[in-house]
Amino acid sequence: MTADRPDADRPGTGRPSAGRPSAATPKGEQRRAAVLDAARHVLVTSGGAELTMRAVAQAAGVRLGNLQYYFPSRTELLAALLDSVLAGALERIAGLAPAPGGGGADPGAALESVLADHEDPDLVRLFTEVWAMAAHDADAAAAVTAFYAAYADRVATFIRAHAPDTTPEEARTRAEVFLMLMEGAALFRSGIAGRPAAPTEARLRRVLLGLLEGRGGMG
Amino acid sequence: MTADRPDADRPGTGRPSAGRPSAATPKGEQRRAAVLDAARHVLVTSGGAELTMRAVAQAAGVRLGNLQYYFPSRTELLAALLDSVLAGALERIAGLAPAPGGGGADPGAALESVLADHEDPDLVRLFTEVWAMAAHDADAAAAVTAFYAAYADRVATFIRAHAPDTTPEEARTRAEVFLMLMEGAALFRSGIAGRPAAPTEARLRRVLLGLLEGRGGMG
DNA sequence: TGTACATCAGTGAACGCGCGTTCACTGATGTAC
DNA sequence: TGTACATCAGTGAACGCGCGTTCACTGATGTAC
Repeated sequence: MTADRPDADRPGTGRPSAGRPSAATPKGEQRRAAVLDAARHVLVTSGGAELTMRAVAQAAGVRLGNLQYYFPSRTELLAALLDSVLAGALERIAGLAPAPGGGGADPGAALESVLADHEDPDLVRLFTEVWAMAAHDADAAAAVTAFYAAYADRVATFIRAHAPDTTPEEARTRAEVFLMLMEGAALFRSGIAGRPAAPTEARLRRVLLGLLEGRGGMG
Repeated sequence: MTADRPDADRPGTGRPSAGRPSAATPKGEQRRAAVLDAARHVLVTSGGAELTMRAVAQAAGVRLGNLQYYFPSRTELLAALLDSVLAGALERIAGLAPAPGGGGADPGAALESVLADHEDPDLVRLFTEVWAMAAHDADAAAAVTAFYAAYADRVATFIRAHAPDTTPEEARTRAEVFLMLMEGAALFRSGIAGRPAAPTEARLRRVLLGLLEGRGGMG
């Protein structure tokens, strides 16, 4: 611990929610984000076991010592990476947000947008790592739980925007089952655990749409 | 490589499906299974990063050198562990098998049995690791894909046993969506990614039963 | 505009440690005659 | 039943390597006066 880098001033030291620190400098902020991007890339292509400080430094084009200026320990890097992944995923489901005009967007179109996202193998690979992290680390589990709660909120809000007479409780339970099916489907549609045929894709859409719109219709 | 242990005779060398090797001896066979149990325990409680040869040896009450008699490399241990986990999981869904008398068992009861299994946090933790392995390793992905194909087969068979006029294609697609929802639900019901409230549990059952029985009824 | 100084960003070497793996060896168990 | 021998199971020490982390240091950038 040198006098130049007191703990309290280091970027990224504010652990909980690992959000941007005090942002020392635009350049530093940018580098920090670039390092997290590189870490995500390593995680997706090589897996958690090979997510080493050295591998991340090399992928980011940064020296090991410099990497540790931004993330003093591997634990902190992982926590920040998790937060950044979850924040990115939340942004990505913006297609589910109610339209600015107040009315709900077309459920079919919204569903297609979210489904398209969930079949990206890189993203699903990332999430298998996130789930594994959550399964063994309480902090990670809390972050993941918060993420899915926010996700469910958006879906529930979408449901009620489209059908205003739906009770909040009903919307919430439909949203949660929708999420379960979404996450399970991602595992298969990404090719990681098989690859569903076209009829299965069609039925999946019917069930998901049924959950969004409150119709029956398992067909 | 000593003359005493030629590759071809080593237990566990027959990689694909890593099923029992030639079974040198009952005792050896038993030890091998005990080692895999210990490895599973380490994986569940500590995660993949801490699944080291030394940790497994200690958990199994075996010396490092002896562990390597059974599993010469960590890679082989992991492959055998994966196979053993998947084989165990297939046995566990036996409740979905058609009753010996020919007729299908009660879908509600079968569903409850499978659901009870899928909320065991240890089992789900195990599967998050399995998914992560499949996401980064082609051999593992093949094993996992085969596992889910067999799982879907059983569900489809169950569906047709209960409703014989269902076409094979329809049973298959219903089974696959059933699986997707099951696996996604496991993530939440085990407490790893949140914890669904009672109304969500009820709706989940309705949707799953609907898929098994071919009713509509998202309620 | 110039100077002084604090902070930010980056460098490079070294550390101790746990890892997977190799290896020569010993003891236990089974089998053939 | 006894002996010889091959195979199975288990031991213990050592190896080289990559890991996270520590640390003293240098250069770049911003800020106060």
